[in-house]
Amino acid sequence: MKKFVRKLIKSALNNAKNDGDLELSIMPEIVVEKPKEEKFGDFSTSLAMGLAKSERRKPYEIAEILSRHLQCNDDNIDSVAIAGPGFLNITMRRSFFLERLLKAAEQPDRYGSSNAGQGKKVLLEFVSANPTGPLHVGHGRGAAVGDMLGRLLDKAGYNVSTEYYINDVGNQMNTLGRSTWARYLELQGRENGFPSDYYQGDYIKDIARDIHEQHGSEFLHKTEDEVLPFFREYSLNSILDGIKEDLAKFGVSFDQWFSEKKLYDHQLVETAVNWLRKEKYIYDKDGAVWLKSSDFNDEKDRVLIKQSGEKTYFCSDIAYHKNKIDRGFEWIVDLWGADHHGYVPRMKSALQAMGYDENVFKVMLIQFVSLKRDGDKVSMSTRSGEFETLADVIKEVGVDATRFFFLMRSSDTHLDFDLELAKKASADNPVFYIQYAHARICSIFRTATKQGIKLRDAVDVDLSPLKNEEEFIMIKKILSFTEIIEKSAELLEVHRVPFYLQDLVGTFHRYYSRNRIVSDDHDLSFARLFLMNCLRITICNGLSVMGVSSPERM
RNA sequence: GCGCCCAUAGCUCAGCUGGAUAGAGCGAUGGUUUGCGGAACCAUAGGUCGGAGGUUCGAGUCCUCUUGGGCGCACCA
Repeated sequence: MKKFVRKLIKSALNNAKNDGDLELSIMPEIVVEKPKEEKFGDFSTSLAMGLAKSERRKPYEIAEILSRHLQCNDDNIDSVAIAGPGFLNITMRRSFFLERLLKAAEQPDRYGSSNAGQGKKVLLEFVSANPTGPLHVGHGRGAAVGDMLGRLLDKAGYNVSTEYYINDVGNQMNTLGRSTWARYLELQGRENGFPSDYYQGDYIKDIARDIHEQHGSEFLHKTEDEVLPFFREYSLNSILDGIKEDLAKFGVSFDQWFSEKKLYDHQLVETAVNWLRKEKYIYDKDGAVWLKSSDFNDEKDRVLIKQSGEKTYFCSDIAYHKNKIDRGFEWIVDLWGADHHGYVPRMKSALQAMGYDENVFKVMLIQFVSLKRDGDKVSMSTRSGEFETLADVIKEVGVDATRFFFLMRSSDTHLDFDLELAKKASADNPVFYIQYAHARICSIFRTATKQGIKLRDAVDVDLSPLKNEEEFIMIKKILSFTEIIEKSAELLEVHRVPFYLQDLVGTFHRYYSRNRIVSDDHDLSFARLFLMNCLRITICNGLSVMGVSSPERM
């Protein structure tokens, strides 16, 4: 819609230029907004104020010129008014909106979709939790946000691929194997004291029990070195299966699961290091190998290969991100926990060293979640074993409410997740407010069907009986859905959609309480039913991009 | 010490990248149905946008300083 209005203004500008009314040595960027108040019209622009300086004229005069050119420009425009210091307020004819509403229902599933992203290849990496323990609530937020971004980018016309990076290499894997081994020995009656730097959680005991059941005392008389590979692999696979299961329950799936170990197996880490060395971004010092990241944006140089000869996590991560670009992705988006923010400049400088434009790489930092139960905060740490798992929270409050709560807040602010509130099936829980609207509309359709009034197709329906001001407020909101999706995708801001839906649904509930949809006036009923169907489609598609269901009954 | 994020109504948060009189939900108070779902609707109260400067036609939004909170500053991952 705004795109259409932008075009109108642009041609008005061109006409003004051709007629010599305005100089316009440089064409300004045209910003179209929706005025705060309905009485100001349907669209507005502050263009005249912006032009005042370069044209050396009063904003009001410029607004008058533009207004004149706009009005004779297009018959979709009803009127143009000048307000305040030079706002241009444009009111469209009602037919403008009704025509667009008819199109909205043509392909219900596709409503809200667009090609704004122009098929740009995006790689979205998220969760990527270390496979050393089950997912906790913090990972859940990343999962919900990442999954929604994937759906959002897809709907907005990007070519998006989602990926989970498995850190299945390094010391942590050995610690994991040793932890399980120690628990296994305990089951065999050999209590040697469980080291405090091992993984403490009960899930380690569960894995040890599985091994014990399957293999009995087979490993009892072997040395740790002998059994470690087995315990490591077994624990890793077991935990990874659990993570996949939790994510599946949460409605989150990935296009690829990318193993760090495979990077090493395919010599990709070596290749990346050699390349950097050849380009002289690497030097040796104190028996270690360093990247000159301080030549770029990092505050200091970083170690790639330790004195021990082991490669750092950073080292393989460079190879991983190089690989992402090599796979042809034009936009690489990583979702990281906010505690990793110090790592961002490091990664960026590595990519710059490799000659990539820093804008291809975008890190979204997801702030922490504090879980509140009865007013008390629940702490979370995998190592200590004290945490609330994602699986537990889903079980307690359900997938829909959990996802909604994670998505309704801007990702860069801390989130207080109130378990008691999320569980409530009542008015103070926004997810039910929206779902209730959907169920209510479905109920209207059931009533209509009983009375023999069927929903008509766009070609058969006459929308002219829609005259109510409230109806047009709702129609305009429905029609702005695509723009919300596009904006939300472009800025990677998921919370815009739930806010939009709450607002949309609010106008519906208000409208519903004052107006009858199905009545003796059949023409009006057909028109209103059509509107209700467009509304239902919008709610349903909005919820679906969040991964939240749209129940027909509640 | 250095860096990143946050601060808006009693609470939880929006605020369309600088626009018009700063908005929702919850909570509080008072109301609404002999008709499609009362999980709804309506009304009232509640604010020096943490503070101080600056940029300009115009600042919650941008810049500088400052206060308070969260998180980072590894040859860990």
